[in-house]
Amino acid sequence: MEGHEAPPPPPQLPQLAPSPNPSYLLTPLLLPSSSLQYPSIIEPQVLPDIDWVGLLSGQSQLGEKRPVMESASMVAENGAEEERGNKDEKKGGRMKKATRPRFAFQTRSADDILDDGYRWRKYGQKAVKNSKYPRSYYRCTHHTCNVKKQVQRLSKDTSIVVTTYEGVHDHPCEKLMETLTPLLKQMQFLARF
DNA sequence: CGGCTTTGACCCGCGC
DNA sequence: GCGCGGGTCAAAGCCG
Repeated sequence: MEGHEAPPPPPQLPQLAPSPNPSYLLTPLLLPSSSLQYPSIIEPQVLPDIDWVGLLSGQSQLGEKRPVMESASMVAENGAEEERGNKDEKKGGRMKKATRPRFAFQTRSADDILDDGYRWRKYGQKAVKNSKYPRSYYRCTHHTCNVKKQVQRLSKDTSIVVTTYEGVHDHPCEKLMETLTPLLKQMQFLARF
C-alpha cells in the first residue's frame, strides 16, 4: 500500500517542553518491548502535526484549531469517565463506548508495525482527514483480550509512526516471558553469590 | 487449512 | 435533519 516511499531524512523534531503532566505513562508502553527488536527509539516528544485530540478522545477535528499542548502530550487517560449514551449493544454487534485507558506514543520507524510482543490482527483501515496516510486498526488476537491499537503515520514527517493503545492486556505477553525467563533464572542464579 | 490482511459497506456521533 | 468523518464488520482473498 505504502507505494510512494523514500522517506526524507528525518527533520529535526521540534523540541517541546516537557509535559506539565508527568503522568503520561511511557513506561508501561516501553515495558513489553524493551527486550524485543524495536525499530527505533521511543521519543517522548509531541508533534503538533498529529491529531492527538482525535486520537485520544475519539473525535477528530484538526482543521483550524491545534490541539493544545496539554492534550497533545503523551496522555494516559485512565479514569476518564465518559459514560455517555449507555445504550445497549447496537445492532451488528458494534461496541459501545467503553471507558478504557488509552495512551499514545510515537516512534521513529520505517515499519508501521512495531513488534511489541503481542499478536495483533488488523481489522480495518481508514483514510484520515488531514493526513496522507491511512490509519490502521488492530485488535489483540488473544481470545479474552479486548485491547485495540491504532497506527498512523504522520504526513508531515513520514518517519514518525503514532501508535495509540486502548485497553490493557489481560494476559501475559508470551514473547516477553520467553525472553525474560532465562534472564530471570540467570539473575537468580547470580544472586546466590 | 487456519490465520491474517484487504476493502467496501455500514453504523454512529457530532457539528452545522 | 443532513452530511461528514471516524470506527467496525465481514466477505473474499492471500499466504505460510
